[in-house]
Amino acid sequence: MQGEDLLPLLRKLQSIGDPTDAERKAFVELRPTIRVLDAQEDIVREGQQPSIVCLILEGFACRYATVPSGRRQILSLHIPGDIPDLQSLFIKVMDHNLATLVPTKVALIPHAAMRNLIDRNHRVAHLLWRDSLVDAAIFRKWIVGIGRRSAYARFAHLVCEFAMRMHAVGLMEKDVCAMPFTQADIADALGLSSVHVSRVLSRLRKEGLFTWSDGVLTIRNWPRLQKAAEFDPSYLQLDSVVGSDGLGSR
Amino acid sequence: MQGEDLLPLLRKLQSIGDPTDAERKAFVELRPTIRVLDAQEDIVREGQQPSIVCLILEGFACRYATVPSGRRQILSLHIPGDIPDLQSLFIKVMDHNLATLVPTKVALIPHAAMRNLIDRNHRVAHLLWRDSLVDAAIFRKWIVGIGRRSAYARFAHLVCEFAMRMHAVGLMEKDVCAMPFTQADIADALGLSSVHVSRVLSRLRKEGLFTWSDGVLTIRNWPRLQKAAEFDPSYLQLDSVVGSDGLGSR
DNA sequence: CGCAATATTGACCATCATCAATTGGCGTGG
DNA sequence: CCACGCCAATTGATGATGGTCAATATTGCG
Repeated sequence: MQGEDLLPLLRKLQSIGDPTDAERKAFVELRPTIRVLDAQEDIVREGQQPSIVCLILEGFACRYATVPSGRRQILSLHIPGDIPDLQSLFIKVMDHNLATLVPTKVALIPHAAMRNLIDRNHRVAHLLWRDSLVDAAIFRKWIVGIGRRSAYARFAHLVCEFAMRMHAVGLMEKDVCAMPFTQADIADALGLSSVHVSRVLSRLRKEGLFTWSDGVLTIRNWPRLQKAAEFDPSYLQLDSVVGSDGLGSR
Repeated sequence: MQGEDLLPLLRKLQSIGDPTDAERKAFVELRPTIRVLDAQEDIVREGQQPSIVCLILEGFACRYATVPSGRRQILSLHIPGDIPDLQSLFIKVMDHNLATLVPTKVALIPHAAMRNLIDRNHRVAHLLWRDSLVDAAIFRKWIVGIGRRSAYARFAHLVCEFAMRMHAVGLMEKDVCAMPFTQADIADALGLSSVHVSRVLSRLRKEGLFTWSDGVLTIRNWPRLQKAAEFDPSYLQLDSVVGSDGLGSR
């Protein structure tokens, strides 16, 4: 694993807690297997009992489930620095799927190595526990959005959340970042149809809140977008990374 | 705290992991403050920074959030044995509210005592971490339900989940348990209007899947209910408690 | 007995889903 | 180089699910 691969993870750890150099080093020394996966590739499937966890280095993944009618619900979007299946350390059987959305570079870390790390170092354990609690906080916001917000606000909220998280791991330049998903992906994340996503998107575009084409997201009017989304970023627990420059300061 | 107060918690610990007697005892010895709260009383509010966690001994609580339009979304229902705000140990500012639904007896445990317990005893820490991961698994199922299931299946799913959890902590007798909520509560949990809940309920009743009146839930036809709900209980991680008698065996 | 909260029912309407046709971009192979 | 096919996105037409409003039980409770 190259040093630069870990930048997002290290930035994320920084945002979660305040790791010491030794703790940072412990992650670097996990010496995982590096893999580059295709787009739309399942990493772990519902019902499986993985013996590794997956750290995203480059690219994007999602967790999703399908219902008997065949419809898909995306549960979360994952960006570099995330460990989307950390829960598999304590919950043996997967209750959902993890898949790439685009070609993605991952680090595969054996459960044994993670357990070792956790058992040795309480602070790291608490850092990871805290990470899984932020993960749960994001789930809660999605429930609120899908349950009680209009398609319009829901979409805007997803964009705000995504942009903030990308910013936190250093993957946002000014108001621009990668967001290489299809409208069908977004639809499955928001509990909508792809047709409706297209319509709502055209409205958001018309109103100049953001643009999104060719997989590139550009925030055009952060204050108005945030307002449309009813977005309050505090649940992401990113205080330590949102400094005087980025999105948070507007 | 009387011995019998802790029965649901102990049963729940049993379901989460496999605590030793010493670990059980550690919980009993936390010596928390006992309080009996009214119905509809907020225990912690969004934005607050609690210094205690709340263990439910008797009664029911929920976590909820409201959106600017005034609509409420219930994020989770909590039954005896649950510690709904365990996350406040690691995430200082509440991103949602915790409230009772009926008169409820709680044990309030200082963060310091919990931290102490966690730091002393890794296995207990892992038990609680695991509990928070099951909590997240429940959130995921709710996202799938609200996003991709019909009102009918969603309601049925909630009933299945509730019944299984009540069963796991010993609060179900045969096919009967308390479920003292209003239809408006259920509506806010399912992301529906209370009017629609009333309609869907009458259909479920007509079809003989379950009855629910005067706060008492009676499962009438578990196999058909489970099918209508598209319910697979594995995500609740209750294997160890669902023996040859209860719901799981039908 | 009467009030308040909850539940039910009907009428109407909005949001969003579904179906279908069309467009545009892009890679591939003739 | 262009034709073809594929996929994503767009747009229109229609319809279903579920929301809102309002009137009417029903229940519990002081």
